[in-house]
Amino acid sequence: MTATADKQVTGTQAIDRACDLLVRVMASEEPLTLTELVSATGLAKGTTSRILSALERSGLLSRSPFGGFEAGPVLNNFAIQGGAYAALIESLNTAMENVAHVTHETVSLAVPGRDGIDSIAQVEGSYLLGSRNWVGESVPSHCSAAGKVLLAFGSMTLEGTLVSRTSESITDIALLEKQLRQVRERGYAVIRNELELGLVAVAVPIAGPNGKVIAALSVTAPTDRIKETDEARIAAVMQREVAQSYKPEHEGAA
Amino acid sequence: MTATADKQVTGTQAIDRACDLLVRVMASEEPLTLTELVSATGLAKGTTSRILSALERSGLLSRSPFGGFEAGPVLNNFAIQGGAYAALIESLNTAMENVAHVTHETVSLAVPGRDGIDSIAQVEGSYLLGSRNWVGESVPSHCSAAGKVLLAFGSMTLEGTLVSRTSESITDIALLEKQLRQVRERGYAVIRNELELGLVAVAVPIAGPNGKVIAALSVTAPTDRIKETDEARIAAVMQREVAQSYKPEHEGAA
DNA sequence: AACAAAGGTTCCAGATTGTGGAAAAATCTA
DNA sequence: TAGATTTTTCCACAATCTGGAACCTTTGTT
Repeated sequence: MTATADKQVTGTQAIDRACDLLVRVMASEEPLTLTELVSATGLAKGTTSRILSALERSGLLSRSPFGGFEAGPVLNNFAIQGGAYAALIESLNTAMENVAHVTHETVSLAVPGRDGIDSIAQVEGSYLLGSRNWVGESVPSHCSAAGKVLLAFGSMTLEGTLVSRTSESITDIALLEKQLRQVRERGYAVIRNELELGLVAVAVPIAGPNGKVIAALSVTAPTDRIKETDEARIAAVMQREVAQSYKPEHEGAA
Repeated sequence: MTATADKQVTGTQAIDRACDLLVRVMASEEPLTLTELVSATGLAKGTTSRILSALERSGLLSRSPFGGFEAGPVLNNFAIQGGAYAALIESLNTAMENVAHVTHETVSLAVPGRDGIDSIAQVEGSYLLGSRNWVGESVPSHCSAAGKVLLAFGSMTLEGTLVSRTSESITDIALLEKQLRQVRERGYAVIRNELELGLVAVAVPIAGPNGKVIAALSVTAPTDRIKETDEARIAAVMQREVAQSYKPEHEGAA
């Protein structure tokens, strides 16, 4: 029916459409009107209206006073409570602060996401030159340190092809596999210039209450400040702080 | 088909079911398994499985490694970015801190919710005796100060009947209307023992960029600390701080 | 190791349910 | 007030979803 990538999935047309609408509204900064959604999705006006009403009835969406659909109370309530990652972020807060204090570098926490890894928390370092806040953004897993950790420990699988972000990005699956093996041996992963020129990151795994790796903690810095000989030390700092102040809580993602 | 309150709405059976499942999973602390959801909703196993797969495909849900559905990347990403209220909370942060500093009392921010008002942010006062954190909880609008403000300025409508939380709760619609008129005249609302015995709250409206009232800021305290003669002063403090440090951003709910 | 049990997915015929065009409301503009 | 725009309601049709049963897959037991 639709011309786009339907993987022969059947029996959920209405739900797929509803999800599509819901996701669009969530992703939009501003409320979207019925008409906008109609032209964006290509659905019939009546159909769209009916679906949106259903979503509104359930509290997932609501209408802005100025006519337009936006995230509803159910979603906002979920967001206020911090989502599924709230407990994880909370329990790693001390460790992240400590690592930032010791290394003076920006520390971030990442989890597997839809297309790559998602950064969910960040503590700034003290240097002027440092990474900006990328919480909420996605990065291809194979060119981030946290991504390599999560791939290495089976917490996520590669999303599509090995896109290249810089000339140093790994695009050869065999080479990546070899690195992942090394990550498992060493207990930490590194990227140098693979995501952005001049950017180094070192990441270590974070285990959930069941021992399964559910996230990765990483330190990000300019290449000038973390030499290859520093990598192991940085990783050790993270491992130590995590061991000291992180206690896995039972939470959703675990 | 279902025995419960279906308001004769038709043409959205599948979507309603999907929303129901989604909301249940979001509301649950722990991942819910297919079987649990089947027995909770009474749907057929096959149907439930199909719907959940669709929700998972869209990224709204995901499966916990231990078998069970939990909020997916799309929802968690939305939550990380703070939801629709992030901008509002951010822009009122200074004002709230200042009010807490001046009054020494707990300050909270509330918006219209599904069934009553939802508290979305809170700054603690300095007294030992004070309100606990109720961010994420709902309170009937007619027995909260913030609720009266939002009702008075047409930002929400009464949810159902006037339930009584204490002997002082307003249960007479005419009396409530009269108070709301007064709220519009004075510019602030008060509750005394109407939500909980010994609890006083004073609230003022917060306007969005278009002048429409979108939230309410309130101070909560024990009756012993805020006498009737103090109410106007407290309201004035809030109004002053809001005027000084709040600048409405264009954001979703406005 | 083999078996049993529980949990989850796929399949299919059938009819209930969702669809989309058009017309009726509602809302906004001039 | 009339006109234009946006949104909701309506309805006949058939495409879509349903639910039971069969079929896998994983987990626990003897």
